[in-house]
Amino acid sequence: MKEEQEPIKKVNEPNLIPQLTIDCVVFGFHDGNLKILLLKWKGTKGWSLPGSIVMQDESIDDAANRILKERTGLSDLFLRQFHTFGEVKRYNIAKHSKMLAHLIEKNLWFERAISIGYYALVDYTEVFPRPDEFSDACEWWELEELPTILFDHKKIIQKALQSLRLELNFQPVGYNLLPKKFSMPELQRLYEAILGKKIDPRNFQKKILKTGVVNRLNEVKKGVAHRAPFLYSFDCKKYQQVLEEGGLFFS
Amino acid sequence: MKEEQEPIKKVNEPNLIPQLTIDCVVFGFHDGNLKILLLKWKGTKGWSLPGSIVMQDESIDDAANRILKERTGLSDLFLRQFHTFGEVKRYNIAKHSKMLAHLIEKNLWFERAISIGYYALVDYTEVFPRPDEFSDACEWWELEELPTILFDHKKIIQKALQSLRLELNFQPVGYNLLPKKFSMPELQRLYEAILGKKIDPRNFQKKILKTGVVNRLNEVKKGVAHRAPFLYSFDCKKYQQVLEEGGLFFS
DNA sequence: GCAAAAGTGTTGGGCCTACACCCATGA
DNA sequence: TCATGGGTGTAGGCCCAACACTTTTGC
Repeated sequence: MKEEQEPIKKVNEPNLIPQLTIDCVVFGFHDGNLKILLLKWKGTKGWSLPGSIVMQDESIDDAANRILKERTGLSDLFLRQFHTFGEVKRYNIAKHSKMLAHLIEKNLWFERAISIGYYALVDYTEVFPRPDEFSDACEWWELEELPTILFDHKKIIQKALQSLRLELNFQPVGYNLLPKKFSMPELQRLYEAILGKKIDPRNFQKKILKTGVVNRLNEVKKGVAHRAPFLYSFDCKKYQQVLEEGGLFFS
Repeated sequence: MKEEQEPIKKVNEPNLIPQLTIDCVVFGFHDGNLKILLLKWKGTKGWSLPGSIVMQDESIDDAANRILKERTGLSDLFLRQFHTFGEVKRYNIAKHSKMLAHLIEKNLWFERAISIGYYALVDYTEVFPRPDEFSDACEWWELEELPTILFDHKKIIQKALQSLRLELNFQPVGYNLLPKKFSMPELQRLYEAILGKKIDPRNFQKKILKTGVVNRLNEVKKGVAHRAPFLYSFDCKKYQQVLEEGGLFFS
């Protein structure tokens, strides 16, 4: 038997659900770009999503919250389950267990794991991620310029983005990704980043204002080059209501 | 310790993934009603979704196909994963294991299981379900008139229906739920059943025809009371294309 | 002939798209 | 003063919703 195919013992921790993990795609928005949060495994050049194993005494939603807290320090995030990944071979176990041997003991690897994907939406300006004991960095990366990603996490990221696009019209994406006060161009650039295309600013503004999901404040953004934009805030109740009615549909 | 709370041993079959199950919501359409396929557990009055345990050497998509084949006899269905259910207590295990004690040995019960939900879309006229060894019936039920449902399967059905509604605009629902040849009123009633509301027939026909996803055949439906409707068939390529562009949006 | 379902067109209003210039600000 | 980005209105077309009568057929 080749070394690559050497069988790896199963984890046998009574408090863990065997072979069931959660991986989280944390989306943020800054400078007109969608970003995601990645962890760099200690002593390697490989990055991956914050993820871990589900425990016996927690729901998977609770597990997603706990795991994000443990691995990135972030809590109380807007979290949504989007897909479960259950291929038989999701990545090369021999390669990955060797690369991470100094961090994860051999008996902590599953031969196969099913991973439930969650995405989180956070206000980039209010969140201060920090790496955990397995990582030496926890940083934002632009979607267009991702580093070397381990496991099948690139695929998970793609699927998360695809889900976010579909749910943009039904989830309070703007509310969760933007600061409390934001300008119309910021909101527009968020939609552009998620949809991957340009929108006409006049038409965009009309459409948003017509639904009544935002209120214009008696303030403009300060300390900004060029003309200062007005600030807006979401009318959460109205926003929820419009989303439920499918009345904020972009394609 | 009360008998009801007696701990139940974990399944320890090496070929199974512990605590991971799949449940399938099979949708059909007949007589203007959406229906789903349920199994009646032998010797009980309880019905549930076709489901079972995932095995080590199959992907979860393969598992869903296998499970549907084993439990209902149906194969080659249009299947989509829609949600994973991972509450700690998804149902009363003591009650269910007692009710099904004559069918499922005690050591085959998990203390807790996570279930991945799939929905299937089938052509009611071409499918002949049959119960398996654990069931004495495998029958279609109208969504509005469901019998006593075991486990948390009612919740799973609700979520499946909700997902179907959302994905109606992005999945070839009509193609999979209707016979090859169908009338415009049939297609309309399908949309009405899924969306849960009436649609004006003139506006519906115009909208469908404008997209070009169906072709009118030189045939009318035979053996039908009253005026015979024209038959149509899907232009699959065009249908796919229109769905991808989001051009068949109903709300 | 009557009951039941299928088939079909028009109109008005709202929504969406396309499009260009002036304004405010910091450098 | 210049460069940069913000803010705004209009016109045309398309789409959508509302609406009712005729046709066909089986009984």
